[in-house]
Amino acid sequence: MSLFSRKTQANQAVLGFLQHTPGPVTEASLRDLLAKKGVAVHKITLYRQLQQLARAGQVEVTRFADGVARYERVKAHHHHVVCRSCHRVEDVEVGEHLAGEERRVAKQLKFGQVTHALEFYGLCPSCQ
Amino acid sequence: MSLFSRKTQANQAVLGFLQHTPGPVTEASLRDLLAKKGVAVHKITLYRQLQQLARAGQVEVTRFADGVARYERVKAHHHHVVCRSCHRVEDVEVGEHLAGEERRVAKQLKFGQVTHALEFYGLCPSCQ
DNA sequence: TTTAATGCAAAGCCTTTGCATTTCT
DNA sequence: AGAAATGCAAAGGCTTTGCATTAAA
Repeated sequence: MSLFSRKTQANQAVLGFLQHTPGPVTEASLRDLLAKKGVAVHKITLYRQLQQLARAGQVEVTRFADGVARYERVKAHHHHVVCRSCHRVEDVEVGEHLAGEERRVAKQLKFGQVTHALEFYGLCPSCQ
Repeated sequence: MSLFSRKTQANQAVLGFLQHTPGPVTEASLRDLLAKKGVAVHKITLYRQLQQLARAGQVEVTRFADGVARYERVKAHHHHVVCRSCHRVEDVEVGEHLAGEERRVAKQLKFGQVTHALEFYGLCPSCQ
């Protein structure tokens, strides 16, 4: 894999599309969504684009309990709510800041460069 | 799969062993650890035991960024620190309480039965 | 033209399933 | 005996890789 990206159809489409998704999406759903917009991207090409974007720091990869990778454009630190039933994922703004806890963890367990991930789980409106 | 568990060698060994692990373990490492103790459990048997224990609510399944399932006996609500390099996982006690945030999320996004998962990521002592 | 991106087939890894056999109760 | 647990082989789902081909720079 190379160090820079060419502005190919896939590359542009993926980044452009992730710009407008409200939360992390799987490769499958992203490809579906692109297809509906008339952009046919091959599954493997998509994986490679996402991988590359992730490596370039433009996209972040997360996994929830179902073990499927989800991709999201990098933005300000934030959190998610995941539906326990349909696995829908939404972004959520949380006022809490855990910087203090991070420092405590670092000090106490001698871990370096500590960051955190906070996820909420529940039942979305249509699943309850 | 049945509704209750028989006290087989595997069942006892798995639960007994998880009692003493300091954090969630993968199927592979658990099997390794068991083997070192002289308990040979078949890979598939182990998966089934863990699945059953999870269903029975005695074991909890989590996945971090690497997408591999990790199993841990159910205990009081707590959190983890995951090493970004070697993926070692340790339990961590956090003073914070996110109950208020859970309520806010529930109200704001109309999600029901909201819980949370908080993970810390960093570099463990041997990886920094 | 030089190097990256793509498509296809195939492989890899983790996890689950079907089925016959063994082992608890 | 009856029901659950086990072992093996095989399948499944998601993701990655090898290689020849196409397209961007």
